[in-house]
Amino acid sequence: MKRITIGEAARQSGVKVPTVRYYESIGLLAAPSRSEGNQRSFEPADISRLAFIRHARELGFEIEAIRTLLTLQDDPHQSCASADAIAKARLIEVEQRIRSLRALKAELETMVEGCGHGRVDQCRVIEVLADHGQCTHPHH
Amino acid sequence: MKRITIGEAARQSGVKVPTVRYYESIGLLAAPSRSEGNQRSFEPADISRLAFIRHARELGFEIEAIRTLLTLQDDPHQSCASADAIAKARLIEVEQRIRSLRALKAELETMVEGCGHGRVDQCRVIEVLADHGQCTHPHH
DNA sequence: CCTACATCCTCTAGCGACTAGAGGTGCAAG
DNA sequence: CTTGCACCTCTAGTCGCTAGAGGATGTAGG
Repeated sequence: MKRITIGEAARQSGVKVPTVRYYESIGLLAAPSRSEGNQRSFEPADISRLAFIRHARELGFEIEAIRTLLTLQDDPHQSCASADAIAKARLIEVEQRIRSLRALKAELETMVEGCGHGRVDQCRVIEVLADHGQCTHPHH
Repeated sequence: MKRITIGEAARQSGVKVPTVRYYESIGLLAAPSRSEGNQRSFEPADISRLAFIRHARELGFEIEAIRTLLTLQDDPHQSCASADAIAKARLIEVEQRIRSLRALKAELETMVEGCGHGRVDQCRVIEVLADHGQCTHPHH
């Protein structure tokens, strides 16, 4: 068996090298065995775990949520109610964030459209920012 | 003229007291005059500036962008091209973020729907996280 | 005038999730 | 054997605040 270096693990999982070490340091990834020269030797399972973490991070899950998801994955006989709850909570967060961003987008569009590309004292961008009352959308 | 305390400024602008001090410390807000007992005395213009900052932060502008917007506001004879560019850049960011979040939402929905509420080894939430190839939407 | 209490002051440290850099060691190819 | 990249640890920095310690000030009531 060839040893998997941290660089290789990073490449295969899509997690950066310092981030792999960081995940190890916070206990998200078990400390791998070391070579004679003290270099980390990963196993295929570590790469899957890193990929799992990376994917969850891309989906916006927080580290602590991922920690829970990983303990669930480690024990597949458990009920998946927690996993379900975490995913649902995240879904609600995402939905709210989308709503808020849409309102925001509308406001930015108004600002940009209203800009006459002249001087600042006629600029709607600055004006709207200065006076919240001009917001058409009561998002925030 | 009654002096405006930091608490009053915070209440009127909607920026928290420590945050007002923080903005002063990073030079976003000019240091106000002080009372005999070394307490800050704000002026109405400071409150407008704080409200401006707050609104811009709510719209997701970064501090450095706000710094630029504020210098533009301070000199209303300048061209508003920079303000326009900043707002446009932010708009594009927001649009991308919305697209990405929508893909994410779809994926989370698939996960949650697929969860049979049984044991982890049949749970789609865990499964999808572990295998990125199962993503229906190539968002990330 | 005194006391109680809210508010103010400065300063440092912490949050999350990394990222950057210094200063040094291991390892594989030529 | 040397070159040069990849690895090691450790500390500090990023962003935009937020929390807390420990002390000073200001104000209202008795």
